[in-house]
Amino acid sequence: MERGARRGRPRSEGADVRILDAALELLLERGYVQFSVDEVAAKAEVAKTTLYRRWPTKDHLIVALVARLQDAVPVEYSGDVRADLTRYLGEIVAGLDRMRRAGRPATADDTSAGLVAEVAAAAARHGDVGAAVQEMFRRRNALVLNLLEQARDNGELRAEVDVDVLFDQLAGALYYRLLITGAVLDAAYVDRLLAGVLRGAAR
Amino acid sequence: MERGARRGRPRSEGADVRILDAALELLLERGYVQFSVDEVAAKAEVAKTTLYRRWPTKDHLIVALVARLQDAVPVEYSGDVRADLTRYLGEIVAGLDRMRRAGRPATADDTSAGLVAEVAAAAARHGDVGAAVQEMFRRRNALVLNLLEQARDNGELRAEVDVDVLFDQLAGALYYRLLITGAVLDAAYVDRLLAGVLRGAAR
DNA sequence: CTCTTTTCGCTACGGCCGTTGCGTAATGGA
DNA sequence: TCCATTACGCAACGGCCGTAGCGAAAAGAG
Repeated sequence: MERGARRGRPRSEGADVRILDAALELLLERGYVQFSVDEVAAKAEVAKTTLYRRWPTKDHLIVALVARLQDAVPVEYSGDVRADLTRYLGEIVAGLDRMRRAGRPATADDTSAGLVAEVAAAAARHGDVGAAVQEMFRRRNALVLNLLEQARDNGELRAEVDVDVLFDQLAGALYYRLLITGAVLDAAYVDRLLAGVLRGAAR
Repeated sequence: MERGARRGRPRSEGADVRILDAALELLLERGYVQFSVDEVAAKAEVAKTTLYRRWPTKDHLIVALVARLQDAVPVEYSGDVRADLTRYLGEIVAGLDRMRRAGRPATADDTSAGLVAEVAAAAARHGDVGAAVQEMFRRRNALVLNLLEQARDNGELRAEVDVDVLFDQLAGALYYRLLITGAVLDAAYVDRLLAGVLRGAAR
């Protein structure tokens, strides 16, 4: 990694931050649908070519923005998995709700489901974006996978539990409802979900 | 519902079928990304305005196409939930794989994940499309929900099982992997998933 | 047959995405 | 100092989505 020893004119760091700031502001105030690259460039006072040199696609820019907003959700094993997961899933749901309220323009119906779906579509459209999205979710959820393993080792969960599958059940149910069913996501549903997942369906 | 008693020039039914045929052919051979409304109209030998009078948006047209391809997955309770669900989820996975191979143009990486994600995004963008997508999945999955209830009444599943949540766990895990994780979806994963869901995680 | 209504094809347009070409600015190297 | 390299701003373009205006065609109503 050679740093600061490149050949030609260096990239303007100011341009990066101005673009990202303008883009974030526009995304929050107008939602994804009304988000226009031309407008971002104008607002950042930057030529469109300068923007496209950094993010080769509107999708790349959007995903970069969303990735910036993602923090690893802080969770730590307390000895009570159910309580920990309730808090964790509750924060996910609250985060989606926050995105929804922020991303809603006055007129349109652009919701958090919209933004998440656009990110998923962008991930499918471009291989590198897909890799970035996977990495983003991996980071975001790493601590919880760790927590699940601790709970298993601690005897709160069965020894044979497949933690990856377990996590898929939890996150999958939430996103399935969000993206496809369009059903309500609230604390009550989180409780129902955890009850079902922990108890198991059989017999 | 007055039928055939409307005032002006009737809509050409031939136009409908020619548009849908052309659109389907183009979707299958090029994938979603390269799908162009202008091209559909040209191929169907129809003016663009004629197309837009029927489907006010590219999203509407695409979802109408996908909905046409969906059949209710046939399942019937055999007395062995695990076997029935294995077959059902296996068919879902196979269907997604079929879509992937069909929708792949020579160059791009357009997969079934892409088509599903675009449908989800379209559902979020337009309220009516969202309603149609929900209805599509409801029809598609109605039989399985019925099956789950039968299995519960038959004593194979716990009496307190929340079948809606149970279904969310199953379908959600698959779509979460498909859309976000980008992980492999195959029969082995279906087995792992069913094991986890039926057995339960706790203790 | 004439009038009204709705659809049709055609053309043109505005907005957006992403690309290209060109002259200019900023940096390191010889 | 002069050169090669890379970034910048600007302008223009092609492709696509969705819309608007227009005259013509196809039906029912009087």
